[in-house]
Formats: sequence, structure tokens, C-alpha cells
Amino acid sequence: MGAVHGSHAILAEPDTVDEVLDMIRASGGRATTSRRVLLEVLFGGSGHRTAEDLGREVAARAPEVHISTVYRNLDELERMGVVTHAHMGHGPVIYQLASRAHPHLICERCGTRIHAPDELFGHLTRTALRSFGFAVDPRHLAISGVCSQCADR
Amino acid sequence: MGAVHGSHAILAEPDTVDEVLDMIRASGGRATTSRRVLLEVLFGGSGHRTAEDLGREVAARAPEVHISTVYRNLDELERMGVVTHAHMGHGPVIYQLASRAHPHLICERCGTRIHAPDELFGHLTRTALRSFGFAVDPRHLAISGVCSQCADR
DNA sequence: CCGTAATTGCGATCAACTCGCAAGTAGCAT
DNA sequence: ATGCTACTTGCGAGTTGATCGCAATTACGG
Repeated sequence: MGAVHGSHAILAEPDTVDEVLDMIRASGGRATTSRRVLLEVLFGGSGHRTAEDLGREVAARAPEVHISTVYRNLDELERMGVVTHAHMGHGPVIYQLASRAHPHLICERCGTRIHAPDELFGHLTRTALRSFGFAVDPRHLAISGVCSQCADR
Repeated sequence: MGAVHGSHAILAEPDTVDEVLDMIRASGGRATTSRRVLLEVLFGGSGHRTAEDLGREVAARAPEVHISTVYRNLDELERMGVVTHAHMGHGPVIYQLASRAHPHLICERCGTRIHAPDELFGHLTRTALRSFGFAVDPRHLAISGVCSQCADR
């Protein structure tokens, strides 16, 4: 299993395809080809991929897998806590392994995505909790703004 | 004209429908019924309305106005700096008068929207600029998280 | 009151999902 | 091995939110 953050993890963070497949079986699900290949693609590649991107990569290895199956499997993996999605503003949602999720800064001019550390949001998170009782999740929605290259022009 | 923030405003922030209509005419545009009614609806109601919401309200006063015209007029008003849109995560974009725009905290469980002050983002904005040269725009994308009611459950 | 360019209504199209349903299949129990 | 049965999937249709081409309409300077 993946590193457990804190004394007891609510959501599992498995390190391998087979660990996830075992989790699926343990909860009454089935280890199908479409799930195995989707997981291989998720563990194998970079983050920041849309459902359509993942669907294309899955189809390259298993041509019969339909995009609706990819959506359904992503939803299920998300319910299990293995995968998360994030909104980047315009355009489709991106999916990542939950263990690799991180906040994003996205330029509203050129679309450049900057990979930000969680610490950047420490002050905002504490203040929002104190002022509004609101627990910020900095990874689920990107932060919009203008990158340095676009600001220079 | 509306309050000018700083020594010289790039974007105008008019206070009335007729001021905007004058701006449109001054740049070669026309003061049509669909534009007048859309502006009346924008100035008259609350914020946080989708294009479809605005389209319904416009249609209540001018039934022949098509939703595609509402989208086109919103885009043009946005180019003029009179209107802005914001992404709230799932669901459609919301439009507001630029002069009334503000950041939002949105609960990913129940969808509750909290109206946040710009100051909440002061530290994040300064740090992002220093660390990444990135100028944060806290109004364009909402901040996701969990509200206090949902956290209690 | 005319001419002309800006604008509009309409329907088609698109992108990103979502869903119903019948056919297919993983995995447990013989 | 073989059946059973519930879980999954492929497929296509449907939905939502937004965009676009185009011919008809209209604002407004002269």
C-alpha cells in the first residue's frame, strides 16, 4: 500500500495496478480488462489528462473500450479515492491519481498550468477556516490569473 | 461613470444602462433592444446568474430575444469590461457586472456559495507573484472546499 | 428617408458528459 | 470444469452549455 499520511488513512492510496484491482475485488467489483488498462495508463503516464485523453490511450491498447466505460470507471475509481478530478476553468476536467494530486495555477491568457505546492495555500486555508468555517480544497479547482510571460506583453 | 480605482481606469465601470449604451455607440456599436434589456436585467437583479438565467429574464420582457444573442451580447460586454464571468466548478459559468465581482468559496458537497472579500486572498496573491511571477485573479475561478454545515455531518 | 454595416433569430453543430438497455463476462459455488 | 448470477460493457441516444453560419432585420449617420 501507499504511504499512509497521519495515523489512519480513510482513503487508500495504492501504489500498483494490482493493488487497486484487489481493492475492487474486495468490495464485490470485477477486475476487467478496461479497468486494468485504464489503471495501467493512469499509473504509467503524466498527470493532467482529460477523460478523452485517457480514453484514447486506453483504446490504443484495448480498442474495444468505449469512452463511456472510461467515464464510468473513472467515476468508480474516484468514489474509491484512487483518482481525483480537477477543474481548470474553461475546457474539460482533468483526472489524476489521488496520490499525485496538487494545486494548479492556470494562466487565463495562454492556458499555461503551473504546478503549485500545497503550502502556497496554507494561509488562505487557515483564514478561510477561521473566518467562514470553510475547509479549502486547493486541488479541486485551479487558481486563475496571468503568468509572467503574458504579463510582460 | 463609476468610481475609478487607481489613477487611470483601463476598463470603464459605468453605473447605468444608458452609460453602457453610450459606450457601445461611441465605439461604432448599436443600442438595440436586446442589449438594453440585458443591461436592465444585469443592473436590476442579483449577481450569480447563468447565461440561461439571464436569457429567461430577458425573454420575459422581450420574448423574441434568442439565447444565442444573449451569449453574444454577454461576450461583447465582457470585451468592453462591463461584465465578467466566473467558473464555479461543475455547472455553467455565471455572469456579473464587473463592478460587483468578488471571489467565491463553493462547497463541493452542497454547492453553497460564500461571497468572500478580496483581502482573503492577499497573502496568496503576494506569495504567488513572488514565487511564480503569477498574478492571481481570485474572482475568475471559485475556491472549492467544504462548508461548515457539510463538515459537521 | 437612404444606405450600409452592425445585429439578430434560427437552426445546426459542437464538446463533454450521462444514461438505458441488451449482450457479455468475472468469479464464486458447485 | 461448468453454471449461475450479478457486475460490466458497448453502443447509441439524449442532455447541457455554448458556438457559429447565414440570410433577414434594423440602428443611425448623413
